[in-house]
Amino acid sequence: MNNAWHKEMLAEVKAGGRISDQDIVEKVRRAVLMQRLPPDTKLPEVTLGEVFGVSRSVVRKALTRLASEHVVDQRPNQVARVRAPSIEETRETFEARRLVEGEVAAQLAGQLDDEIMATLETQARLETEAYERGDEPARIEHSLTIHHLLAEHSPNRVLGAMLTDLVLRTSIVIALYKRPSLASCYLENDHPRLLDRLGKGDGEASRTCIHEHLHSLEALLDLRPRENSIDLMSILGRTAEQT
Amino acid sequence: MNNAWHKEMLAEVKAGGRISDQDIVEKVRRAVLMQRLPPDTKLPEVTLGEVFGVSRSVVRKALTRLASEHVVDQRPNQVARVRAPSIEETRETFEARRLVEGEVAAQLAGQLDDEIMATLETQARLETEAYERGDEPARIEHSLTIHHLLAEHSPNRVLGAMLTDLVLRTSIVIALYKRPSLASCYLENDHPRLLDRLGKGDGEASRTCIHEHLHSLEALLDLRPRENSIDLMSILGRTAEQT
DNA sequence: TGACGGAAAACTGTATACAAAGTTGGGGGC
DNA sequence: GCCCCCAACTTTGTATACAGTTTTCCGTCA
Repeated sequence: MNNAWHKEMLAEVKAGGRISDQDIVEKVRRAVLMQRLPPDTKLPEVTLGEVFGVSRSVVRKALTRLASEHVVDQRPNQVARVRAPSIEETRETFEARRLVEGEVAAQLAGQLDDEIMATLETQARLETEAYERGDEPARIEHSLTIHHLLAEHSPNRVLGAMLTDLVLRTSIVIALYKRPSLASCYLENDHPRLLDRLGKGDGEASRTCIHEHLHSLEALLDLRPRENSIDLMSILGRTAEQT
Repeated sequence: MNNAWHKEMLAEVKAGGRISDQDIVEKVRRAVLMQRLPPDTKLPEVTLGEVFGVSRSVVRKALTRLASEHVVDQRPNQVARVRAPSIEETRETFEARRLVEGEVAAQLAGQLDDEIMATLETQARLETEAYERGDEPARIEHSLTIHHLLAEHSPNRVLGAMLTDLVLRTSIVIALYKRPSLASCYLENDHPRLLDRLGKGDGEASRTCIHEHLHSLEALLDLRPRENSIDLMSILGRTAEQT
């Protein structure tokens, strides 16, 4: 699994009280998001049970939920693993999110009350500050909060729930495919500009803004096809021929 | 639960072989879709277990999955019930489906190979025939097949999966809110027209066609606010004051 | 008669035991 | 030296027991 995370969780559980399946879902999801649990990490039921101090029953329920959230891969008779979405799926997830979040933003434009707008602006400011002091985890946290707030306040709850799922999934693939040379996926001004257009009540401008934001984000990733296990196979095959 | 369905399932299980959690998911989902299990029907774990000849462990997993599909409502310490989406949620589901299926159709236009187009046209013809002979279950079956085929062949698998979910959810609410006076929610020509536009490769016309189709469908429902338990509460409250 | 209270029944939550399937590593054959 | 096969080990699948919660129903009291 991941030994550091392992220990950290153990300590946290000892300190806190009882743990429910939903707690496990949230802790694992967060660990995946924060790259504490990299893709393909095995998540055996007994191990997780020991970490959280519960039996397999609870862990199993949590894993089933995580699988339906696309965070974990659960195959019959095999250990659950942290899911590693393909490059193909990454592109498709971004496209789906552009469609859904664009629509949500368009509907939300001019409909957000002052209190929520203020919260959004605070988060945008905190994101910038976190970026400037190089605190990437905090930056991600604030960036996610902005998008989650949009999803949460969508007048259409069905679309809102879909957006929440898509935000999670894009976050995972960003962590996975971020160009290693980049310290951060921060896009200066994108969030403030979006908030400005939302505040002015311009639905179509807000939609466009979301589209551009997500295209820019996607462009920060390295989505070139790469040597995967299949390619490795063929290479090994050729080496064998050369011998 | 539902006694007729109950017995039918018992017979089916005795005839067939082993039953997995996924089988239960499919059978319950289908029963809900076909209105064999009306909204709010209680689904106790032991009863389902007896019906399908498995223990609660398997049933619990199935119920968790059904809950994540929005077919069933699972609250802590309470029996699972067939979900009854509100009128509000019904409208939102239709809106979400228009957005997603419109996009899928636009992407699919001109991209479907002859074999799939032929299958789609067969289903459309079978739907009409089923309608003409008054076989509503068969009509629904063929109609659903058309939309599921679109979802399945969407070049964007993420959008496709979202569409599959939305088709299921709209089917459930159609069953729930269909005007009782209507024998069927059949819309003559809608499906053939869509297939024609898909075949011609006109993406935007296909999207429009989907939008119109779903608006027409929604219009066949009775989504007027009704006396529900909350209204009943307030009435009882006022009666109490009057006394 | 109707409302309240409490015991019994029904049901879910969790842990655990056993069965079945998958994984791994070592020894023998080529 | 390499591959294959088999046995031990690991891990998941399913059933079941018991604890805790909710619901139901009946008897009592105003």
